[in-house]
Amino acid sequence: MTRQVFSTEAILDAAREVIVTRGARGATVEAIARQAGVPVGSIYHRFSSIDELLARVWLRAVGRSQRCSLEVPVAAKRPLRSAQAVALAMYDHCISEPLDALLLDALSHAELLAITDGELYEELASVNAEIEKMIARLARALFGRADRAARDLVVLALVDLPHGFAHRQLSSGRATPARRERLPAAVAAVLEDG
Amino acid sequence: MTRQVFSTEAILDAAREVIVTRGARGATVEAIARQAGVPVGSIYHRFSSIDELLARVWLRAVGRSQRCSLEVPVAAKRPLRSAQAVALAMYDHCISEPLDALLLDALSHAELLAITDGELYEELASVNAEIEKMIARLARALFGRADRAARDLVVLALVDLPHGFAHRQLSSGRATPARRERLPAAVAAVLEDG
DNA sequence: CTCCTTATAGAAAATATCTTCTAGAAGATA
DNA sequence: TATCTTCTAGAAGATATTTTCTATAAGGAG
Repeated sequence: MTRQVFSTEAILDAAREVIVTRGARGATVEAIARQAGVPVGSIYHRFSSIDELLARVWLRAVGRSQRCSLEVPVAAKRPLRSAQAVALAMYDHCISEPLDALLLDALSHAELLAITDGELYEELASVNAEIEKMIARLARALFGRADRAARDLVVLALVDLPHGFAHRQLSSGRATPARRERLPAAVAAVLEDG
Repeated sequence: MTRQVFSTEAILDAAREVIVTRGARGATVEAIARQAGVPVGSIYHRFSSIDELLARVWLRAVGRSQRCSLEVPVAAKRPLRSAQAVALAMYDHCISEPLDALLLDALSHAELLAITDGELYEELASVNAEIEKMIARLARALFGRADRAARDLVVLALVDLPHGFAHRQLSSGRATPARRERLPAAVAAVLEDG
């Protein structure tokens, strides 16, 4: 076999770049191939369809994002502190991987589920399984319960808030320290006296 | 002339529905025509291209969203209270017009600017002019200055936060009162002691 | 009534996009 | 070396999508 001259990662990077700059509608295999400097045939050698390619680049971004949250130690004794640390880690991840963060905003989970089936559908459907355990654990530590309402507030604080804080800075290209500084207080506002 | 049997609004509604449910990639004129129960010819009678249609439906959503903010009275004496009121109005607007809110997440301003030109481009480019005045006024009242950093925090509190609070509830379909209750505190966390 | 304008209606043409296919190159294996 | 497999390469074919075009209908103006 000839060694791969184009890595799969490079193709995913190119797809991400195209999606982020031209939007989901502009993400054609030709545009992606040109961005990557790869012939179209080589893309189909790695991915069975454009839909699979889109799902794969999304899954890669979600996986990294979740891993960064799961790496933060969560102490049940100080749940608010832990939640703030996780939120900051998530925010920092968005800033350090802006293309991943923007990608997650450009393609929706529901949309991908709709164009996907088989094994890949399962993979997309179960993507949140692991992180939801941590969410439930924190909900119990913070509120003494892990029902839907409690878990929803934790998701708001740990996922929605950091992404909301980061997103505009990513699109505009400039990040200021002020937003980051205020994130812990916002997390507390969401989670305190529940 | 025969009276219009299909309103332009109905076509925009159909486009919005398709974009929100199938994503930007699924928004073909045929899909929109079928959703609206309109022949494709009639769509081209109102819009010069699919790109213009997408821009129009986005502009309609942004216009409504901004109008709801601008309707809230802003008292320079109590800037934090005013900011909280505006944020709540924005949040409530997202909940009451979920399809508009989801649409704004599905199509990005930058993406539309890229596929648009002429008069429509100008319209897209200048869409924030009016609301930015209110942002600057609030920044001055809150922080005593209206430089980029100060205005950015106001945008975070008034736009990004309410959308972040609302978004997940819109995709999942269920809204709980808990998120709304915590929004004012989160706004305060972002804007206090600046 | 007759003409004129505006709109519906959907078929047809023009593009764009996705996917498959064939040819060949390059290392691995025997 | 001969053969096998994996990959590059891009042209060709199959679909999908956008856009144009022609025919028709329906009301208003003269």
